[in-house]
Amino acid sequence: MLDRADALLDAGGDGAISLREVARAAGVSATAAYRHFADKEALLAALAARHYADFGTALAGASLTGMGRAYIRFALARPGRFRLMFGPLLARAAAHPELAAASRAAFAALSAAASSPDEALRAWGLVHGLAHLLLDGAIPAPDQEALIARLIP
Amino acid sequence: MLDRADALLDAGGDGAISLREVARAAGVSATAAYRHFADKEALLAALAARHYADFGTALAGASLTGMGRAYIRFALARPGRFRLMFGPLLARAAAHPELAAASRAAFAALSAAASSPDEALRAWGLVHGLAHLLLDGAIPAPDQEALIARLIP
DNA sequence: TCTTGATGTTGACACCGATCACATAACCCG
DNA sequence: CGGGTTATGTGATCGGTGTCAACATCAAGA
Repeated sequence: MLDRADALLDAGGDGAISLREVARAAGVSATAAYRHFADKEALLAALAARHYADFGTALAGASLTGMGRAYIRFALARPGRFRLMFGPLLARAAAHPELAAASRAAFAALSAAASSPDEALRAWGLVHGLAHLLLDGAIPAPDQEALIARLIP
Repeated sequence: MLDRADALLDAGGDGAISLREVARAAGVSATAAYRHFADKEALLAALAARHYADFGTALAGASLTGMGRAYIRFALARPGRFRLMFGPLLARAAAHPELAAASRAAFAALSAAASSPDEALRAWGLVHGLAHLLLDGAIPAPDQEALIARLIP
C-alpha cells in the first residue's frame, strides 16, 4: 500500500493524494486501508517517515552549502514527496512521533554543519523558503540550477 | 461574499476554505457563487488580491529588516490569509492576472530595499521559509518574537 | 473442532466542487 | 406604463472524497 502511494506521489502533480486512489491502485477496497492505518493522516505520516529516513542519510556528512543545495534539488526533483514531508498536507506533524523523530534527526544533521543554532535555523529557513517559492512558480527562473548555485553560497 | 470568506479565513485553522461554506455563511445557495466567480479558485484569487494590496502598502517604505520581520509577523498573526496568499492553495497564481500583478508589486517593494536582485531573493526565501516553518510548528519557539528579532538582523 | 483475530468486503453517510434546467427579480427602453 | 432582456438566485444531480458500521472470509491455536 505504501509502495503504491509512493508511486502516485511521484507520478501525480501537486502531492495531494487520496486514500481511495491509493486503495484503488493497490487493487483493494477503500475501507481496507483502515485495517492498517487509523486514518488518511496516519497513512501519509507513515509514508513521510520512510522518506525522511532516506532524506536524512542523503544529507548526512555534507557541508552546509551542500545540504542546502540538496534540499532545494530534492524539492524540485520530487515535488510530491517534498510537499508531503515539508508541506501542510500533514496537519500536525508533531502528532506522529516517528515523524517528529525523523524530522529532528534531519535537523540535527543540519545543526552539526552550522556554526551556531541560529545559523542553522537561518539556513533551514532560506532553503525551505526558496524551495517552496521555486516549486510554486513564484520565482520565475529559466535556469533553476544556476540560481541555486548562485543563491546558496 | 468576500467578507464572509475573509471571516472564515481568519477564524478557521489551516486556511482551507470551502466554497459551500462561504455560500452558507453568506446565507445563499452554493450555486449562487458561480454567478460571480468562475470557480472556487477565482473566489480565492479575488480574496487574495484584496489582501495583497493591503500587504504591499504595509510593507512599502520599510527597511529590508523591517519588511522581513513584518512578513513573518503577518504569517503568525493571520495564518489563514498568509497560507492563502503564499501557500499552494491557489494552484496557479500566474493564471490570475490581478493576483500576479499584486504579487509582483510586493516583490518590487522588497527589491527596492535590497542591494541586489539576488539579495532580494535570498531575503524573500529566508522570511518565507521561516514563516512556514514557524507556522507548521517545525521550529518550536517559546518566544517567537524574540526569535524573529534574532534571526532577521 | 471451535474459536479468535486479522483482513477484507459492501453499503451508507456527509461533505465537497461543479453543472444543469429552471425561477424570479431588477432594470432599461419604447 | 408595459414588455423584454439581463442579473441573480434556486433545486436536483454527478462524480469525488474521508469515514463508519455491519458482514464475510480465512489462517492459525487451544
